[in-house]
Amino acid sequence: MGMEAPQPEQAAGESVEQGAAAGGGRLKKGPWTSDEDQLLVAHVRRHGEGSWNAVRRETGLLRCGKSCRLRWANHLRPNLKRGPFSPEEERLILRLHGLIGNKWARISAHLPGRTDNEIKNYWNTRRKRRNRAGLALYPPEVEREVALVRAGKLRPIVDADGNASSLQAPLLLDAAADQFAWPAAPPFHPAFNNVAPPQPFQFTGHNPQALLAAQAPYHHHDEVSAGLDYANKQYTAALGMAPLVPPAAQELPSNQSPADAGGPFEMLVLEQDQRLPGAALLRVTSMPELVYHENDYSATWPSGLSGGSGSRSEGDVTSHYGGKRDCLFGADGVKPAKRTAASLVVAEEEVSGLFGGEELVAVWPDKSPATIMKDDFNLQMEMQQLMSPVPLSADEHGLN
DNA sequence: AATAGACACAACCGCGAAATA
DNA sequence: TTATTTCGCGGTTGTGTCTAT
Repeated sequence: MGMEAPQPEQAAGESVEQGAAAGGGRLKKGPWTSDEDQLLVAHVRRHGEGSWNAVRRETGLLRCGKSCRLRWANHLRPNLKRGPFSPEEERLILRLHGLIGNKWARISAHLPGRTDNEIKNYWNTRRKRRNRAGLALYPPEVEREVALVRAGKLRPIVDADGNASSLQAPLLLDAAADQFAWPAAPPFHPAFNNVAPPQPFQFTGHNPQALLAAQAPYHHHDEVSAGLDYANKQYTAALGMAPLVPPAAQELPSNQSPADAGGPFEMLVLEQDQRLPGAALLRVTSMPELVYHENDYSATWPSGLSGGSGSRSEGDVTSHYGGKRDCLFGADGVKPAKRTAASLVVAEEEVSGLFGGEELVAVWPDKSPATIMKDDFNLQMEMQQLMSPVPLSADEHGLN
């Protein structure tokens, strides 16, 4: 915390200069004192927000209107949320910034209690850090989302209603909208280009899990991916709903490990009641270790996990630590630590470690459990990302 | 222990849009 | 309609703290 302590009268860094406004008084600059804050708060209580230039006239506060407005907006107004951004907030910032750029006020409108200045500072710090580390600014799923929006495949609804929406509300993509159309061959994933919709396929129910069950058996990882994807497409198209919506992410300070309380990737873990009736789609006992690489990300798997081609050698685990990492979303979930370039590597590895040492198993009817491949994981992530804006009702969550 | 660099945060500045006289 | 004022946004800078060397 840099300048939080209220200073006595003429604190270091303060200055007084001739005011240009009417009255000709000397205007103070620099950090605000607690006395000044009290004057400003009292004024706003009496007159409400606005008329910032009147503050000086009516209170004698030697601050220009601009400075008063800023002080109120960023520090004094009620309901300001303090502390580091939660992983959900960070994720939201990335998504919003990916779509609308440096529109801090608009972005902050979607994060209750957060100021544009706060978000701007967060982004600039992140940008510098990642530039220095040679990392991309966005995680791949955000890049993909943005690409889909720009390609007209998804409809952004940012600011569509002009109101700040909560983290739980639909934010960027309106999957239920008429404009929502799944691309026949979504970009960035070769699996979509090669796999025809499974046949025969009949959409008869309103339960996405039943749809998914209808796609089984698909045990090759690409086929699994395609099956999952196709089922979700059908479900979305037919019902305008989103299957397999993740459980609500638990908000926690960004300096806490998502592994502790559920972080950005926690959404990929299917709850017990989300499993396929009679045929579990995924039995996720834990998360794979996840590391992004440029335009790709790979998962490494605990040694000894059966599943043929899904198994990964220990070399994967070791090599990715030394390799170039890109779009490591979670890295910013370990925020407030102040790190040098050297410790940044440690920070990135913290995130990799969040998912380590656990297993991910796909279970299909009449099939032996098998590890899910990274592409499946990839697709699951993409699907969840694309579906996540549409929350399920409680009934829909029941799935049975 | 001293120092440099990174970081977080607060605040200022310039500009343009909106509101008002 | 025009000039002036007010307001808000985004960019930038300044400063204290922390960490690694």
